[in-house]
Amino acid sequence: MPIPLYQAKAEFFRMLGHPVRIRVLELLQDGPVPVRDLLAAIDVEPPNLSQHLAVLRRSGIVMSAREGSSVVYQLAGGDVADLMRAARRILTAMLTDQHDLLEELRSSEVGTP
Amino acid sequence: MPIPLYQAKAEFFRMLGHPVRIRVLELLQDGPVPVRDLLAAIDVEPPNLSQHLAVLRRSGIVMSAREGSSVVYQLAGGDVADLMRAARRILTAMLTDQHDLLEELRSSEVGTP
DNA sequence: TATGGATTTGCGAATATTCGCAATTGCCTA
DNA sequence: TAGGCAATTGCGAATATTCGCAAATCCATA
Repeated sequence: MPIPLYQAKAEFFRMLGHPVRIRVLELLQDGPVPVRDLLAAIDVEPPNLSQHLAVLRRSGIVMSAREGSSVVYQLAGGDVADLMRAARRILTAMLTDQHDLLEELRSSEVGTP
Repeated sequence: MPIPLYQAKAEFFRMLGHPVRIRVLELLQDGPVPVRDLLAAIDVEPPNLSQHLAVLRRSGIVMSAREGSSVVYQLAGGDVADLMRAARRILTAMLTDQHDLLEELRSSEVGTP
């Protein structure tokens, strides 16, 4: 009785659905990064980052390893960059489609109807 | 003052983070589908499906059009199939990495520690 | 214009996420 | 071994999602 695939997919995407977690994955893209550096880059309190890292760890998309007094995170496998590219393509297409609406919204901002 | 990209990405992934919405997107992959058929395929109450469709609509990933007495949904643009493929690749890699742990879990199920 | 099927909307309850603060753990070094 | 920095964990409050039910809309057609 395996978990339905669409449910696994949904959990996977939900795991990605937070700005801090996105930034972490992007930062890990070029190789392992210590927590200290993530903290310096992301503007989030240590406990909060730690919780987001735990979410990523539990999902299996990242691994952590102790190195001396600090902890280093890295992507666990799979090509996250590919996923981000695909997402970027769709986002771009969506924003393009909405471009006209966006213009309209922007121009109506002045008058406050 | 545009919305930070990582926030847009996070919202995008969160929008994908529900089994019903995943199934809808998969069903729309081969072309427009009327709500009636989505309802027949997904095992969800009409109001609930409608709310999920509204989420997809608001995000801009799908479009709806009235056709006589029924409503037809379709992908708004971008290559959703690509995204799903990328997600599948990563999921597969993740599950492979976790395979050993999975085995361990399964074998420990009997004893109930 | 009245009836009916298809879809959506409004809203309240149940559930899940997120975040900050305090406390804890792990490791290095004086 | 005591003290300190790094990272994690526990927990409660604030917030956001999800879902079912009742009510409203929109069309077609009698």
